[in-house]
Amino acid sequence: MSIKLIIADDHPLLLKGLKDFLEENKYEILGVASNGELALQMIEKFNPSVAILDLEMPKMTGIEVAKECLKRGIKTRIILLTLHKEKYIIQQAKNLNIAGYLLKDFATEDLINCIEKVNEGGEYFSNLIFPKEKNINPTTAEDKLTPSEIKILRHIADGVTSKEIADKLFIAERTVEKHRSNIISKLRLDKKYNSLLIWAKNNKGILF
Amino acid sequence: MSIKLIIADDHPLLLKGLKDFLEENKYEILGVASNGELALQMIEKFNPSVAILDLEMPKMTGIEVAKECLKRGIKTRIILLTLHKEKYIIQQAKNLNIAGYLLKDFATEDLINCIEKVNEGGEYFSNLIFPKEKNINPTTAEDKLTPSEIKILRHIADGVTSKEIADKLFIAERTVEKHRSNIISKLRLDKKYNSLLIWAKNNKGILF
DNA sequence: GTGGCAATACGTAGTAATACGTATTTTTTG
DNA sequence: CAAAAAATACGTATTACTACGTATTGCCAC
Repeated sequence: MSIKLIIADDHPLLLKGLKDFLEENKYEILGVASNGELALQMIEKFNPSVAILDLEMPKMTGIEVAKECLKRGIKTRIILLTLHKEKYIIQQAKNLNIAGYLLKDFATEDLINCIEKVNEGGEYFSNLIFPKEKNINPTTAEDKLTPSEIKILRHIADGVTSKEIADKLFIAERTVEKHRSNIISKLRLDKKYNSLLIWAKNNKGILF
Repeated sequence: MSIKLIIADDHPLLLKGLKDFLEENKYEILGVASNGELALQMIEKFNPSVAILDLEMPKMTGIEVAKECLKRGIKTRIILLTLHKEKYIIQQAKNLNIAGYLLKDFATEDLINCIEKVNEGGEYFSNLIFPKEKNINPTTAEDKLTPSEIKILRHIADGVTSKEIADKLFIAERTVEKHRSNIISKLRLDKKYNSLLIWAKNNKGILF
């Protein structure tokens, strides 16, 4: 009996490649979605074992879909595909009951291993993020970003200056700077100008 | 008689999706390469009408392949696929006899139109870069980046400070800053701190 | 109610990036 | 060879970012 899947990605050819590949490997594709909203609808309708979702999609991100599934008590196991090599995501992913995480340049064997593992109820996080030689502990509580910090980060990711953020949020510029400093410490970024901006832009899709 | 193609991309599923899609549309795929070097070998071996190359691939970039084809007098028409929405590329592309340019999130109809146009000897540049309402003139001569400017940009893209760049190149820090200022003017970047760093990082693959 | 954490805001200080210029020297092109 | 372009370097000035701190208030959980 084959594993039943929903797949979602906004890139048509990647979606096609994924669908064809999975079908060739005897998986059953119940639905193919090009945006997050459609993906959620299909997950509800078809109740697949596993959903493979791109992180950044129009209408709803992969994570937003996962969030909504959790909220509605949907049992489908979720695998996220993304460009992000970021340990911080694990914190988010675990909280949202996301079972698998693959970088978008994965090898096809990784994909198969991930689906099989996740379908059995386990978890699978790409080796490209978590090399075996490193400590795989998730981000500790003291590194957890606060709601205000995340809000500031979103603005930073939009290329807004600290002064402008302060004006928007009706707080002091110095407060924004303090938040920035705290965030840099928590994320352990390089002590370079622009580290935070680069991080924020690279991780824009997971700031929620 | 179908158009004969070579396709190259380091992403296996995208490659698969692309290959399947093209074959379904009656194109003949002579070869499928996962890196630039292999792509070049296949172009030489099979002499396709059109080669569809990802810009950023291991071993040789799509542009490096194009360069080498030009050097060897290979007549294959080249289409580049990339993430970059950057007018500056046209300057480079034209110099290298690249006939087509598509953003990686293209619609499939765009791809077909591009192949057909390019195969007839024309050029096709994605509408997503060059909206119809805007002036499509290529970068003017006065906006052309000089060799020194490009060298500086490469370092900037690596996250190196002006002072560090100056040390590496045995020039004054003030000279680096002047170059930066000139580059910002030429590229008409936003007058914001970090515009140049963001641009450099986003366009790292085309700095040559 | 109490303690811990988050949010807010300030102090002092340094520096990297950018602007708008001028000028000289070197290299390239016609 | 002469002119133009590129490379180099400096002047003056501003500001956005970051560090390393202190402190108060507000909010939340127990």
